[in-house]
Amino acid sequence: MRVRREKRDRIIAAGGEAYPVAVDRTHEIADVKATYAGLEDGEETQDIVGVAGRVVFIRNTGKLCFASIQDGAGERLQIMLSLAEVGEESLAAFKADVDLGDHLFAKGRAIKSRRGEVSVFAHEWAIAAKALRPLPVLHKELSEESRVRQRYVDLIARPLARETARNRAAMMRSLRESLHARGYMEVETPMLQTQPGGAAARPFITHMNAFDIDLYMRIAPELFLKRAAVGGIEKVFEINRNFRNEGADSSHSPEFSMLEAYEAYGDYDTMATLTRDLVQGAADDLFGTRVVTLVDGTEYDLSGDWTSLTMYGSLSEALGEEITPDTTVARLQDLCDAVELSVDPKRINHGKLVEELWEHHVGSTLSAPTFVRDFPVETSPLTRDHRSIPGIVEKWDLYVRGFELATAYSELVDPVIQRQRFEQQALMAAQGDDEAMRLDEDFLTAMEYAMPPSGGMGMGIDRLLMALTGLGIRETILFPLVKPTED
RNA sequence: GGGCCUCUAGCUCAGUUGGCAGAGCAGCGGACUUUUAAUCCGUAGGUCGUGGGUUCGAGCCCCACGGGGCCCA
Repeated sequence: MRVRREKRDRIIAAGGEAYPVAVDRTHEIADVKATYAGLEDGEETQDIVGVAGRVVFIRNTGKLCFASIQDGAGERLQIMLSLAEVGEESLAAFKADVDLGDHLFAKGRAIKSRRGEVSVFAHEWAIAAKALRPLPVLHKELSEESRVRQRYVDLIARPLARETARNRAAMMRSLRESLHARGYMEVETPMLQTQPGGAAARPFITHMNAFDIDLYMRIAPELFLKRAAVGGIEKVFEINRNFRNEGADSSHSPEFSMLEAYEAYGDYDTMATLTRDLVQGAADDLFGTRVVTLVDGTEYDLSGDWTSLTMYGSLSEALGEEITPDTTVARLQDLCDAVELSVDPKRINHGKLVEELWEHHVGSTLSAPTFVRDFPVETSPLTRDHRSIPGIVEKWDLYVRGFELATAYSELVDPVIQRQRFEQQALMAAQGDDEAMRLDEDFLTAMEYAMPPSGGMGMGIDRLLMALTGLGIRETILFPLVKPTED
């Protein structure tokens, strides 16, 4: 670091530039490699190319120097400098001033080295930007902590980091194009909300000075997208960040990206088809296959129609005992006790216990993509009652590789029932459930203008990339939140 | 919230029973006109996460705190 700082100062003191405003780059590395790949070993051309990239490799053999430069796509190209081509002074300056990690510009003839590598035989070179810090060792894995704390270094050093960033961009594009192709319109709704809603979660709180009021970072866009649906946007979606003031682990991040989509005159079955099409389309677009290979080398099959089971049915089967919406809280509590499943006493009700039991007995065993349908009403205050079965609601969760990837409802659009559901939530909040939903008067007003019957779906974007690649959530997010270190 | 593992040079890591702080790569000086993690000679580099404790003596043992990871709830 100190030595490199001195090099920078020396270059500038000598009238040179360590950070020139521009260099005469005429060719991309990939183009040069493709164009001259057909040369014989040792064959030279008179074609002059100007290339630039970060120095990732240097060999200094006296009167002939080699350097490999890497561009943003990770493509590498060899640069050669000889005493005969650049002269003694320039060669000495190259040896003295150029380090691993610097951005280097080189201009010269395109050739193939005697060992068969496409190279630029430079007659002119310049430092494009001097690096003051050394690169990590490029042929060893960076520690997980360094990867997330210094993603910029990770991107330079680790091909998988670059590939993940590209895959995420391709996935976002795939989702948007699939939705646009189906006639969906993308909107943006508030991230700063006067009251948080649309999910059961603790929010981040912030303060607006001008109005002197507290605002909440949104936990979900749902209530605003439904307002858009009331307004007549019949197929609407948003892809954006949600914030939840909860723990962080290998599948949870305090800020995460979510796709929500609503389709008028659809229901939860419509959304199941849409979701499967989006996920399979993303697999097609990223990898050209629906049987994806995960980072641990195993394969995961996303093809076909995916299995479907009901929450009460699958739980009954697993327990060998019929569980219905009429099963008492006392009986459910006994079943929880039997497997030492403890539930926060502030949140105990029929629906919560059924979901906990289901998660323990069935959810943890799921591996293949599975729709779990028909949930208890208590935990789903924004979902309409099942069209034929009393006591449950038309909601599914999609489990992929054992975690929850997406959820969808036949939306509750009756404003009277919706108000009753909010009132039940308020009772739960009064009992101490700090994740219970709060009554949103403006949202109810919108619903009173009538929202058409609709299906709605939410899918975790980071989790979709996890499902497609097998990475942890912090690898799928370019710059994940990390605790600051004490300095 | 609980348990387990981990933190040593710029990076990746060794460090034996508590007894002089180590290696590879990167760096610095030198040799080399076809190198691919070049090779060879020489050289420099440290608040062992932080703070306490035990001890003649602590990277190592004990306690607390902090960072990271994994598992469980």
